[in-house]
Formats: sequence, C-alpha cells, structure tokens
Amino acid sequence: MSVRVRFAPSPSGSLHVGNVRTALFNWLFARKNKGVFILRIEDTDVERTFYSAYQGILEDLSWLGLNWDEGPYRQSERLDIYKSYAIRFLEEGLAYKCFCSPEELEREREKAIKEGRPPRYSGKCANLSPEEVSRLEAKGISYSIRFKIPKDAYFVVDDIIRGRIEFDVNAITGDFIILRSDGMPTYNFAVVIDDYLMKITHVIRGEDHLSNTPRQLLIYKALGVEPPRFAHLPMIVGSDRSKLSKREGSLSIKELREQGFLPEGVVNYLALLGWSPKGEEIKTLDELVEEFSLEEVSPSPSAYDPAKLRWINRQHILRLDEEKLLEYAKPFLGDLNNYPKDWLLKAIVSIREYAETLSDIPRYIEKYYLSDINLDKSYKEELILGKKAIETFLNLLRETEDLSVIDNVFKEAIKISGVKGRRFYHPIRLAITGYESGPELVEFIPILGKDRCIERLERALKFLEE
RNA sequence: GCCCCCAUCGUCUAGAGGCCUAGGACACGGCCCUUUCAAGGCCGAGACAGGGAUUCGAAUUCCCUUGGGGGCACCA
Repeated sequence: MSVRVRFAPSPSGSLHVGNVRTALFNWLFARKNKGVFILRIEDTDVERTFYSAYQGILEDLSWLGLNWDEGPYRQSERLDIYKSYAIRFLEEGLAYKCFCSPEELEREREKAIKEGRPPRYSGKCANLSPEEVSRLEAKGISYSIRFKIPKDAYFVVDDIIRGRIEFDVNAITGDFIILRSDGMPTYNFAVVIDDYLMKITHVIRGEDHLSNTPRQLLIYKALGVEPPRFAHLPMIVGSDRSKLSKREGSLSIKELREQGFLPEGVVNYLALLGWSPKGEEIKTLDELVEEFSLEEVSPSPSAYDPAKLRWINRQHILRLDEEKLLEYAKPFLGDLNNYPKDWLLKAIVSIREYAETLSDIPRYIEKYYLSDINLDKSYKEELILGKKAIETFLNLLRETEDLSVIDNVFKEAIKISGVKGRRFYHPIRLAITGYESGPELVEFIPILGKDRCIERLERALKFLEE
C-alpha cells in the first residue's frame, strides 16, 4: 500500500517554525517513500479562522518548496460528512445527545478542579430516557453529540518515534463531544473521519497531539477500521526550554522570508531539529529526501537556535549560483535594482560571504560602495604612516585605464614606494573602503570604479593632513 | 489533581552493552594563513541529571527520584 500523509494546519494565524517542521517531515517522508502528501485545512472553528491565514499557509508552503499532491481540502466544506458519521454513531448507540449548556458544563468543570477531581463530563445525559430526549428536543433545547467511551477501553500504540505507549482511556477522559450544538465537528472527531476517508497511512504530527491519540483510537474502533501508524515529533522549544514564544524573534515563516532567509536555509535548519544526517549538515531539499528517515527522529524536544539558522542560511547563500543569488536578492535591493545588472552582480558577489541573510546584501553594498566613507579618527595614525603608499598608488591609478589588471598597479606601487605587505595594503584599504575589513581590494577597486577610488584616496590624504 | 512524553557539551546531535580517556556541527576562546575579515585552516574549553538494579562490563537495559514539556474544552 502506498504511503499517504497529510499536513493539517488550522488557519488561525501564520505558519510558524513548529508547524512547518511538521509539514516538512511529512513531506520528506512522502517523497522518500514515493507517497502522497496531502494538504488539509482544519477550519472548523469559525471564530479562529481567517482567510488571510489560509492564503498564508499556501504561500508559505509554496515558498518552501513543499508542494502538495492533493488538496487543499477544507473541513468547512465537508461538514455534511462529519454530521452523517455522528448520526451513524448515534444510531449505533455509540454516541448520545447531550443537552447540557456550555455554562452548566463550565460550572461543573470549575467545581471539579476546585475539589481536586479530574475535570470530566459526568455522563449524565447518557442516561436520559428516549421520552426525556424527545421532550427536551421538542422544547427546542439545542444539543451536542457525545461519544460514549466504553468502560474497558485500553490501547497500545506503537509510535514510530517513541515506541510502545499505553493508554488507559478511562483514566484519561470522560465522554467527549464529537459534534457541537452548532453542527460543527470537534477536532478529535473530524481528524479521524478525514484521515480514514483520505486513507492516511501515517499520521506525523507534533507531540502536543500525543494525548489526543487515545480519543482518536476510540473513533477508529467505533468505525471498525484499523488506525494508521503514528509518529509524534518532538516539540520545538525556546532557548529557555519552555514553549516557543514570540519573544524568541523570527518565528513565523513569513517573517523569516521577509528578513531574507532562503527557503533552502529554513528547510535545512528545520530538518536538523530532531533529526540529523550522517555527515555534512548542509543539505538541499533533494538530499534531505534521499537521506531522511522517520525512525531516526529523536523523541526529545529541541531548542530553536537563531544563530545556527543564520549560519546555515549563510552556507546556502554561499552555494547559490550567481544568477540565482541576484534573483533571490532582488526584492531586498530597493533602489539598487536601478543599477546596471552586471555591476550589481559583481557587487553582490564581492560581499556575499559576509551576508547571513538576503537583507544583509543591500546593507553591505551600501556600506562599501555607495555611502560616502567616513574615516574614523582611530585610522588617522595608520593613514599617516601609509601616506607614501597611498600617494604612490594614487598616482599610478590616475594613469591606469584597465582596472582588471589592478594587481599590476599594486606591484608597481610597492616597487616604487618601497613599502610592502600589510603596511602598504592596509592604509589603502582604509582609504578606499573606509573600513578595516571587506572584500579583496583587487576585486573591490574595479567595482567601485576609477573615479571614486581616486576621490576616496584624495579624501584620505586630506583627512590625514587635518 | 489525573494521564502521557522527554532527559548526552550553552544549543542541535552521534551513540541501539565492550570500538567511548563519549564523536561531529553552531556559538565561544586561542593560534595560523591572508593586504584586511565576519572567510578558510589548526587547536582548546565544554556533556552522559541523581540513586539503585542487571551484567565480567552500562551513556546504552530495568526501577525509583528529580527536573522539563504536553494534554485533560461545544480550540485545533
């Protein structure tokens, strides 16, 4: 039987790193096994559903390259299906109508918590006689449908990541609602109906769903079908080991994209959270597919580390071919896009090794090539010491037409001035770039252009006289 | 309160009884190279939560403790 997996987010906000790691592992598993990756939107909570979030999910997945084979299915379009199964359960005596009001339930719940009892539904509506049920219905009192849990329910799950897990259902839950009074299904019910109907073979989801599993197994059993295999991925936690919070910085995929992270970088980093490849950590999506294995996923939670994300992103920036890098950088370049393409390309390539994100690219171009250099007072002494080197180089530069052989000019200037090595190059670097570090000078000078080099050198000479 | 999960360097992890004086990567510190570096190279510091048990031998198996996390809704 071929593998079928699904990613089933709810459109209540933007996709964040935790969600996406789940999507990624599902996708990798599907691709690795030549299976099918299904996208399903769990939008049965009208209050929390936003169309923008729905669109965002599609955008984010597309951007990351996590293409889906089926869907997006939307649960809100399948309401009749859930309802029909709920009614079937009702008819089979597996569920019953519950006329308790939300307020009433909330009161009981609070009371139970206060008295130190587990907050569970008492099951009182299960004992309503048929006459009472029709009387309440006739009065127009709305009802929900509750699943009646069998008294002896006990499950053993063989989780792909965690191994054997046992659940004593009666120690966990009371009768739970499967269809709300407004006709909407609840999560635990709708997931199972859908996973069953969509023939899902492997449910790969976050560990936060682990304790939902027994409730869902109950539904499978009521349906009379075999449940799929389960794999519960470890949570991604913050640097303080607690739940990932907004304070942690860039957590939504949209934000990461806007900050200039590459889809390659994000995907690569996320793949390393809970899983690790044998050798080199820098991988393309194709390589990840090749090497990924669900069995190798670690069960313990992993902390989100922005520093490593940045490092990995930089590795991908370094590996991109030049045209593609330019393409990626474009949205971040702003007015820089008006510069001639070949100049832009050279400028980008000259500073790419410093860039951790795409948004660093315009910053460095601005810093080195465009803004007026502002020589720091602390450079003064070194510039004075290097005056001869600067002057000699400047004079030769004036007579040079072809900047592609600038290294010959350097050699010539070294010969004439008698200054060499660091004491020769460094003052010139300060004068021309304005900083102590930056791109190779032989690369830098042709990009900056002869006139501006001369201008900057002259300016430095003036500065050291001041 | 009840149920479930987790536990190796600061972080991500390798490790499925002897190959472990515990390996790699990020971050950190130092050195080297280089005209400079935020690049590259080399080196360093840094961990098996604690206690029992099994075994000739345990990071690896079992139990307990502790710590962290998740769940217990007419949210998903």
